[in-house]
Amino acid sequence: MSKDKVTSQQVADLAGVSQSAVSRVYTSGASASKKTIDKVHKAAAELNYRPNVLARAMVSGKSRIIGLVVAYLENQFYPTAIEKLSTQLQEKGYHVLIFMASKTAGNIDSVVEEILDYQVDGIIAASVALSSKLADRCHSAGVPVVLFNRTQDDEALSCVTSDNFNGGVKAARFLLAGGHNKLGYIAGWEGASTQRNREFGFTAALQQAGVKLHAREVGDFSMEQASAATRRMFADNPPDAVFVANDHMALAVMDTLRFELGFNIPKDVSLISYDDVPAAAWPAYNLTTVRQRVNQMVQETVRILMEQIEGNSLQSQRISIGSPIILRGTARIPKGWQP
Amino acid sequence: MSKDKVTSQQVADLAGVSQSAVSRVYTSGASASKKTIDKVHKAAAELNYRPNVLARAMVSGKSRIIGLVVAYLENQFYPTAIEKLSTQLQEKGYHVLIFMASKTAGNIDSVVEEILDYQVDGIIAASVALSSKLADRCHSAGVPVVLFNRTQDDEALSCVTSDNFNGGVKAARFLLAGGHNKLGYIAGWEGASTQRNREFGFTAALQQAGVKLHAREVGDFSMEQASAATRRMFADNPPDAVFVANDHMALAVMDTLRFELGFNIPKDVSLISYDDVPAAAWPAYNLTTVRQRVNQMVQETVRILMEQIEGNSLQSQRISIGSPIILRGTARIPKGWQP
DNA sequence: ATAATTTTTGAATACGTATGAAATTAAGTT
DNA sequence: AACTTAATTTCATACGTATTCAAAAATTAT
Repeated sequence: MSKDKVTSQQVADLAGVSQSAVSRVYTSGASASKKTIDKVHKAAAELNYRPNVLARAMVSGKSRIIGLVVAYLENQFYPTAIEKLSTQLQEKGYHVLIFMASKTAGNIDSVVEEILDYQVDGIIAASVALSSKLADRCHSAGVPVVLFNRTQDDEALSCVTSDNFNGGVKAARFLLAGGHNKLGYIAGWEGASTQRNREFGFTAALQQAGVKLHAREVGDFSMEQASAATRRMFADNPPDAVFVANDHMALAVMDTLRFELGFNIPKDVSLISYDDVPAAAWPAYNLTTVRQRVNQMVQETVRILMEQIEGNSLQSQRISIGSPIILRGTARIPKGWQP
Repeated sequence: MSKDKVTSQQVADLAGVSQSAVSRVYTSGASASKKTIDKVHKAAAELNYRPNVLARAMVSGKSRIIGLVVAYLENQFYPTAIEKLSTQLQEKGYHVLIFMASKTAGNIDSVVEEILDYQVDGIIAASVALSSKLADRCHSAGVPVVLFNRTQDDEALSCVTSDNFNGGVKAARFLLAGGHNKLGYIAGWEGASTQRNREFGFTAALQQAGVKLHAREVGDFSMEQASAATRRMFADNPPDAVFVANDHMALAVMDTLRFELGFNIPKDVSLISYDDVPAAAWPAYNLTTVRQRVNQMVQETVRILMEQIEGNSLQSQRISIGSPIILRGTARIPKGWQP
């Protein structure tokens, strides 16, 4: 435990210049002569010097840290997103400080407070909602917030989602065009805007077609609950097609239908869901689903954050990204279907 | 963009005490009278004051940040581990700064340098190797490093793994006891210690039993490569049982065998792999596998870090955790099998 | 060659907190 | 009441860097 801690002062001494000269060499947009730059680089290399990000953050007010709140990583959608978010932010010189939030809402507030303690330059809230008190707090602290895969009424908060309403509409039209008429819906956690909007879209399209929803159960975005929901839904007068609010649940629904209840998919029942996580493409599932374009969602999220951080404007933006149906094997494909 | 930035000085002014008094109230193990504590708390609440972690880190030398390097999150094992790591560290007042490392080795060095720039209190390297230069650097900076799910010759580095060698042994004995005699092995990335030790254990047990390895292919811990490896292995004179170096690949192996090559598992071929990721338990796979006890691995990792950070000793520890076989449906179960 | 201008440099200061030493207050003893 | 001891508080300083301002050096213009 030797605690090196090479400082700019030590480099300055060795290079025979002032501490501020060293600082200038490592600060973009500062002036320094070629000669001092060389001297400093040489001394720095010799001492293994690297600027202390925290000290830099203190004086500049910019930590280059982005706080990321996320509730659970079991659903493959989130690890995928985190990987991409982290990579893209890294390319821009930022890093991600992770905060796991339990489902309980009260917890989230304290988590966000902790995030602010770290003087983060921005916050990404993935699949969690912020209390308006906390949103205000972030706003008054000048810390931009982007909701990822969630929306909220608060107009001050930016958010990036797929077009969940239209995705729901597409799912409904697709199943209807396939000749199904006993349509079921397995809902996610009803507090989630994504869940609500997918359902709104789905039911709106049914209504427009004059078809009544045949069955509805709640799966709460969990595999266990989704299995239970499936058992209830298929116990009696089962639907001939089901829209499941996300892939994560749909995997459990499929397993329950096939291995527990003995249904054949898609012969007995068609299935479509939402997200297009990697597992949806695995042959064992081969799940027909509405894709969330993660890459684009991440890109927009990072763009908004950068604009707000570097542009110093907290003007909120609400982005909704189109979500195409990915045709696979769990739902009957309507004749001559053109997406 | 109003930039609040409430400081301890402002709280002190409002409460009618000195800045150091405020600091003492928020520093555990410091003395303050009940009266001042109350005054400070009241003023702090009024101003929404919270201590600046970065400033605190500057002077105390402790950032309460743990750097986590991870290469890919596609393999479910890692998100699971990250979630648990993050949660446990959070409970101890630490937070995780994530660094995604590309597969290229050179990249990892620069990533670790970046981590050190943030004055982290410790580093967890999940599934990546450190150059000895960087390991030295961390050591001389007094920053403890724990390798998670990897080992390395460098005795100065702590590491936490499952007992991969014995896991490989168990897998071999299990398949042999099942009456198989044409055993195949699908390897992971050959640079990984986990891969090597699992294979060593497997082949050692075969040798002991006087059985020759029937086939071997490399899947590099990737699903695509594992599928390709499967095709090669089963093109001609296929094995009757296969040990796959991890679950992530095994899922692809199963899909390829079943849906592309038309094999029945476990009738035509038995399969066992390693990790016990959530997907292994999904009915569609129901994969027989050697479990890595993630909870214990995480617990040990956190324990080692805390001991080294708080105890100020960089004495390295090498932990290996027993890994039991989880009996499921992809491998013939030997009669009267007792693990 | 001198003046005017630009570029580079160093000294000093600020960021927000923790902490050792000194000063003050409170409590306990005789 | 006078003195000793303990507890609390404040002052001053340090952490490692960026940045302003004025001074110095280098460059260009006249």
